[in-house]
Amino acid sequence: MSYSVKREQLLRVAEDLFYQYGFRGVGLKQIIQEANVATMTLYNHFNSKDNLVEEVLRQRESRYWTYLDSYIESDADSPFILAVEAHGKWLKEESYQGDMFLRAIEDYSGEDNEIEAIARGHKAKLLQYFKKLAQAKGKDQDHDLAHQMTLLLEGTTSMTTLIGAEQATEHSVAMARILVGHAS
Amino acid sequence: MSYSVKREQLLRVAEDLFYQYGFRGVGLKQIIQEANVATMTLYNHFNSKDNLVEEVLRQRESRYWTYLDSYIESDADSPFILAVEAHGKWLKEESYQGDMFLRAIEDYSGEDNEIEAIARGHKAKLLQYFKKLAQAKGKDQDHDLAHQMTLLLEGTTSMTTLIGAEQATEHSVAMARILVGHAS
DNA sequence: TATATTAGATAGAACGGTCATTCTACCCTT
DNA sequence: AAGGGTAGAATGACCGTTCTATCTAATATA
Repeated sequence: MSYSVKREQLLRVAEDLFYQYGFRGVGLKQIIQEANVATMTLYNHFNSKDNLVEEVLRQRESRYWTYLDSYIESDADSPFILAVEAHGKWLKEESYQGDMFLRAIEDYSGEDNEIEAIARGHKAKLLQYFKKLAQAKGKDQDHDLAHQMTLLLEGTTSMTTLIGAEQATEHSVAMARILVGHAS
Repeated sequence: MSYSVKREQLLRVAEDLFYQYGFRGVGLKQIIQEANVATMTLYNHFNSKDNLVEEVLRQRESRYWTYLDSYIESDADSPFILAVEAHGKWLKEESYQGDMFLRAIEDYSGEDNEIEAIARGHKAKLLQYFKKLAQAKGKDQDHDLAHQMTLLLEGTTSMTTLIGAEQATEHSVAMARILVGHAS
């Protein structure tokens, strides 16, 4: 059986708990209990806790890109604004408290590990994504604009912890409009 | 003896380790060893690990404000740009990887605790600081501008993890100039 | 149809390690 | 002689991981 219900439950529960309490703040016991699964079932699907963290990050990254892509494709006129709005909607629905990838980079910094690599890879892809978008639009300083939009998204995520996703997104969308207007 | 060398050593070492490896990622044993101090000396100065975290945050906040204030007072013409620059210099010297206060909010969210209160208090003060600055300058949308600048600082801190403080600050200063210009 | 085999999944104990915290006993210095 | 600092052992809880033994259900054999 390549598809497993138990595995999906584990990933979903683990993502929720890791996001709320942090990777180091959640024990496998708690994950196992909330997922209604035996200890050995977890170890049957994942080699270790680190491996579970890796798969959670991969799953979340995949979900994030699906989310963003579905928004951008629908209109090609002002992709930057759409991206910022899409990110805001993602925050509203899935992120009330910080960024799981930045947190992974911080928590697992130091030793050479796959977890940090996955998280950094995601962030690099985000920047790359905006660079391509800027190039396609033929912006003069496409490089700078891509950095600006990335910084805007990161700032919005942080602000969500402080003032909520709705307010944070209102401000970042307004900022994006000004910056894009200024760059054209 | 109200002033204690050992206490200062503990706070300095704890701040460094907590920042690099996270609050949950550092054990008291490591702090004690690196600070060259006995276990009971730590417990003589701090009630618990949580209490040590609290004092570390208070110390870091105090240092941050000293840093920012010293920059802003020196010139009153464009305080927002100066603030962004000052924050960038702080990042370059003291923060290579994320924000200790946001991390505290995330790591200790849930239960009612002093740690989260201190961290949230610091962030609230930052926003308030920019609101006052905007009011003093008589900006039309002073409220929005304050939020924008706060978001900029948060974004710069996150970007520092990804591209370094120097690059991140270059971009945020450029963005600040555009936004301040647009608001006047 | 009836029995045997196989493979997963189960609950929970066991293991060795680390954690925060407390306790003990010793050593300076005055 | 006394008090504060020392090193490090003791404690009990929790961690990730492995082990054990039982249960279930589907498939293969007769």
